[in-house]
Amino acid sequence: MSALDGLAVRRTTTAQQLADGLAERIMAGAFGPGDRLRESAIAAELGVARNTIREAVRILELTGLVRYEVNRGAVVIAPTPEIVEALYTARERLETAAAARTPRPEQLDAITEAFENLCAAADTGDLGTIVDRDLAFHQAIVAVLDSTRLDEFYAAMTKELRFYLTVLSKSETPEEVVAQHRLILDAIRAGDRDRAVAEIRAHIDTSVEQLKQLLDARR
Amino acid sequence: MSALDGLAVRRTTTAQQLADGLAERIMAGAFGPGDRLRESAIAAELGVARNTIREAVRILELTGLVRYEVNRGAVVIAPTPEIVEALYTARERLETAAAARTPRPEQLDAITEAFENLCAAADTGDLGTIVDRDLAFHQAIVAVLDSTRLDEFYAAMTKELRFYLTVLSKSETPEEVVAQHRLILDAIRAGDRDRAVAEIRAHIDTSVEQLKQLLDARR
DNA sequence: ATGACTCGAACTGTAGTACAGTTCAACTGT
DNA sequence: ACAGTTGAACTGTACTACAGTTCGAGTCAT
Repeated sequence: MSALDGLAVRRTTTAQQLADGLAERIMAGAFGPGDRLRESAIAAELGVARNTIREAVRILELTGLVRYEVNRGAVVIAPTPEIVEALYTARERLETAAAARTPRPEQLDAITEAFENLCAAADTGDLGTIVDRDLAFHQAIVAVLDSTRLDEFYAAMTKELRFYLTVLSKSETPEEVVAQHRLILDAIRAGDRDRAVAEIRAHIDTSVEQLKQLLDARR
Repeated sequence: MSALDGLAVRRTTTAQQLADGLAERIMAGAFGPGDRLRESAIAAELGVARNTIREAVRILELTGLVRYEVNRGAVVIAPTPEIVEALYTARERLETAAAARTPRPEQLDAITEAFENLCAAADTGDLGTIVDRDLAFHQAIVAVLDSTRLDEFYAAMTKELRFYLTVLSKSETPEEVVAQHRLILDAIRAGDRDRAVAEIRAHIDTSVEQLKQLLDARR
């Protein structure tokens, strides 16, 4: 910690700030999946020029929360069974690959800590926090792969998934969540990589199944 | 194949076309790593408005060929030892994870075909094509993971790597390339997953080592 | 010469206006 | 009920303008 810590000039552009703000709003549910982001309306409301909004939305596109359709502009992503399945397949591949490795001590600690955080959240019962901690636990597992690029890729998927979970208001009892993750953690801590892989696979299978049911129910 | 195949109206925007064109130019070496993409100059040269160029460049950012720096605009990515290493680490994780699986027959065929294409290119001696076929071979391996999202992620990394290889004009003898890949293919075809993983690891190790030397030599 | 400093040209970031082409829902006529 | 028409809203693109930033060239002191 230096004496100049936290001192930083405004090293960001208006468009970047708008992108951050919009991402927040979308995650908070201000825009639902499939909604269009109307440029003039947003520009007027926020008091910025339309081209600045356009840039902000292009930046948003980087994070994957919206995609562009020709002549329809930016549209908030919407979960379909195919998309959810593809997302979970990629998660499964990365997490099992990670579980097949031997974590370094500090990685094991990080995973354990993530689990404890999850337990604490489960005690409070705050669903949003539980989901966040849940996802953070899995991110800690992927970190065992020791690849920043894969960490980033996984984080981007997590952001997308977080949004889907919010809009689908997926809910399971905190006890279930903790129980499932404890199985994974135990297997990892025991150094039983085959079991860890199997537990992760099972966990992801049940999750994707639940989500698909929720998706069907919506239609 | 329907009777309407290939019939499609211009389902794209000017900005998208510009992004594609710029990507091509960059890959062809019109802009070197670290070069800035000056908006006014490009806009004037191509006869489009500056904001359209800005959009095109934002789209380009999606593919990872350029990144933005505040008040300096778009800058073509430049390989550093850290970046190259991170890239190859991610490749290693994905490819070994794929090699640890049992490929389906058609996947095995695809890999074999990719190898044959590589051999054919090696015979002609065209370095650019060899690199392309080399990368396609590895993409075919990753396809064994059966995850479209990971396929896409890997493809994006490949594009980035292709650019680095071009600007660094990496060269090894075609015989070497074919020999190394034959080892990998043989291990996969033999169903010896441990050996396949080991061969891939070795192949990537030597590649990254060569690249690092090239990078040092540049400085 | 060397290094610190100043200045200005070039460029980015943002605002604002304009308009042709597209989308989509409401309206119309059958 | 249904095909066709119309118009409002919106996107894609162009153009202009200007404040703030960057960076190299020139200047000055050492």
